Amino acid sequence: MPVTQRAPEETLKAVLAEVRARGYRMTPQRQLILETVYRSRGHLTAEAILKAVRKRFAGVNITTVYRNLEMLEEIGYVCHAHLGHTPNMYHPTERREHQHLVCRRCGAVEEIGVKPLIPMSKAVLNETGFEVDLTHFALLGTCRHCRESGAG
Amino acid sequence: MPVTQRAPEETLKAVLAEVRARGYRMTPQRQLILETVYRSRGHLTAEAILKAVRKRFAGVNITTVYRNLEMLEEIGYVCHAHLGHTPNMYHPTERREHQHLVCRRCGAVEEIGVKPLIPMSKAVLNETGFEVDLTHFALLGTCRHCRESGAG
DNA sequence: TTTTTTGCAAAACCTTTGCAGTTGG
DNA sequence: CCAACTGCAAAGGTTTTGCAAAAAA
Repeated sequence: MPVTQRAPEETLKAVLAEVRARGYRMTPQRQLILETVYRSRGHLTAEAILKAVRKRFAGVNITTVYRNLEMLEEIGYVCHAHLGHTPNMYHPTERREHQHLVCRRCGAVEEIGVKPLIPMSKAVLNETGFEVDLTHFALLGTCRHCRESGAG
Repeated sequence: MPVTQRAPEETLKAVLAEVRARGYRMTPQRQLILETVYRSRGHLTAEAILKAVRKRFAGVNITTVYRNLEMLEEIGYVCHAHLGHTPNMYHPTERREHQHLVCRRCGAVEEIGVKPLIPMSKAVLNETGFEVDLTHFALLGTCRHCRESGAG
């Protein structure tokens, strides 16, 4: 039951409803965590989510953030990615697959769709039998800005 | 000054010599750490390196392993990769670039050369200006064995 | 009321740092 | 000899766990 393509607010409402429908209770903490993750365009660390949530509900604890993210991953509404020498980054389960590009020099993260990656994933499948999932890890490199401004 | 293509033992000797030539001292710990990394075909955690080294020199400390790996990375003889929910994996600086394939189900790690990745890195460069470095991160997916034996 | 969820504190895990003592060159 | 290196112990940063109190249904 993958999340279907919807406008952000509609998706959020649907997710809240589905979480409840699965028998989980809807606490203010949980709702705010979900809202934060679903309204953010980018990728957030647990710490960033906590910070955002605390602006609206002061007493929330980092443990609660982790526990909710874990639960939301289990039921498929949230994913995390390993972007390098940083804490894990969390984001809503994507409606379209994408890959992360992380700049080795400035740390900027950009996303690309999987389209340019499909030929290579087919080649890898043919050569090795390994089926690449293009959504979880990052590709390291040098972003345009750093490439054009710096040497080497 | 990248490491050139040589037989493993010859590479090891050359690296030992070059480390010395750069003014670093050659302690038994350092030598054993280098030997362990260079003789292993795969990728090792700091803990695994420690274990291997201790078989031949009991008193070695994990701190020493980390410090030597850090030094060896600085001078370009060792690299590390983020392979997922595991500690960092260390390996000799590769004579040819490669990418890691990590199986989401069984955890097996395989390598592929960069050849099948070149078209995509060109596409990404054209589309976004981002220059992908194909050696540091892993691609997650499902290996042939798990794909053929399991469902979904 | 009953089960889930929370907050706090503490632990776990991997990695780094400070320091005093040891050792390679 | 003396700078580089090591081991130990302790700290750092991120994530997980145990447990009693609080809150949802």
